[in-house]
Amino acid sequence: MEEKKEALKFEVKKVDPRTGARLGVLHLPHGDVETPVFMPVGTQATVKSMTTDELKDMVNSYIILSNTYHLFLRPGHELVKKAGGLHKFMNWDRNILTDSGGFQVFSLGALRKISEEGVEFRSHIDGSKQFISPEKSMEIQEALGSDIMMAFDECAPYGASYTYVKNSMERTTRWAKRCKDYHTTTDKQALFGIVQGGFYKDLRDKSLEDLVKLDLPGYAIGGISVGEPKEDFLDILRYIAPKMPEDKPRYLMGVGSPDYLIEAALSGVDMCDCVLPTRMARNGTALTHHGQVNLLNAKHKEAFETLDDECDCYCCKNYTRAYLNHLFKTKEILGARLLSIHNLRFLVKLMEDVREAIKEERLIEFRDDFYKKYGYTK
RNA sequence: GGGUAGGUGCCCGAGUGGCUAAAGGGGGCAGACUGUAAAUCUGUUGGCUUACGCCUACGAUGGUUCGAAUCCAUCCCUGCCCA
Repeated sequence: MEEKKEALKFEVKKVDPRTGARLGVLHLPHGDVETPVFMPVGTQATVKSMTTDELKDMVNSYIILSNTYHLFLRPGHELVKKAGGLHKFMNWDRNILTDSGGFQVFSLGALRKISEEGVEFRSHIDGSKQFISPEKSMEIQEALGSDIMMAFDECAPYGASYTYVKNSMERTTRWAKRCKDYHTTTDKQALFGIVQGGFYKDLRDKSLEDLVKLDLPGYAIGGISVGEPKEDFLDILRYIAPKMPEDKPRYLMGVGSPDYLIEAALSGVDMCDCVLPTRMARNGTALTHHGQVNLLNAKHKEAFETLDDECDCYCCKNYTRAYLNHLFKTKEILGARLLSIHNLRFLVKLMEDVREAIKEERLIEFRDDFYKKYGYTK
């Protein structure tokens, strides 16, 4: 009998004996991705201000994120399908992971209503009523043709009560089952489940336990990095990540500050994504080996020096802090572009360094050195 | 020369007797940003002081008043119109 073809094959190349950090490769329809990996976010079929050539040549990215909810509203998933799919539409021939719209259930809090059937949104664009169910989310993501689809979930807010989070988590699990039942393109698109449960460990356990029964090709941790203190974040991360299936990719959703990325890798996470580098870039802040740098600060006015002396990016090789300060002061769009290139390259390179450190079994030392230079206290 | 509209904090501009150290923008200074309702949002912006508070301030000077950015007089300056 012929073996059933799957969209994703995950290969774990090494597990760090001291920490459980993993070195791996995601074999996907649009090429291999080495892990741990940081995925830039391109919500509306574009990583804001970046061309796809820049993502390849300057950032060295092999997988990016896009969003179901936003592309459903504009330009519409049917149109993207007509264009030949999301990859062709946006001229990106590497991998794409699409979020399910679940995060918008959280971020558009005041504009939505949740029921067992799905979520009714008031469009943030024109106020019109929209409805997304697990099945609808799958339909949209299949039309988009992403390589990895996320199950439709609810990302519960920080501080939600035990009862609220329990109900929400259980519904998310039922929704994941519905996503799997609807999902027909298993040879082209891999479906990941999302572990919820907020900051209640027993709920996290229950969520993971039930999702694993669905035997999905990958699992994500959702619902953290939603405004909680770092210690709460680390507490849940270190608790749940090591319990996730060892032979499948572990994806920590929405994490992107350098310390969180390193901690994620240390806990055995393989994939992360975040809007932080591109959003910060547009707002004038750079991530550097010596900490955050706000290019709008007056002290950079005459700083005719490179942004980050240890960075190999296009921006750092060609421009000064003084010039970047000028671009942001005058609100020139090139500033946002150059810092986006830098911040993305910084995080992608960080993960390249993390992989190297795992290979050489010195990730803890790498972290300590990085923290010291960056200025993190812990 | 005549007429007319004005002169407010770094800039523009509201205010026309007490609630005004003075609205609102802009600019300046700083902070935040974590599965993107974000090229966004927040704080701050006369001086001295930890603070209470004191001082200095609405073109200039003088006056009216318990009290003036606000009313009166004179002067200076600016825009516009007419000669």
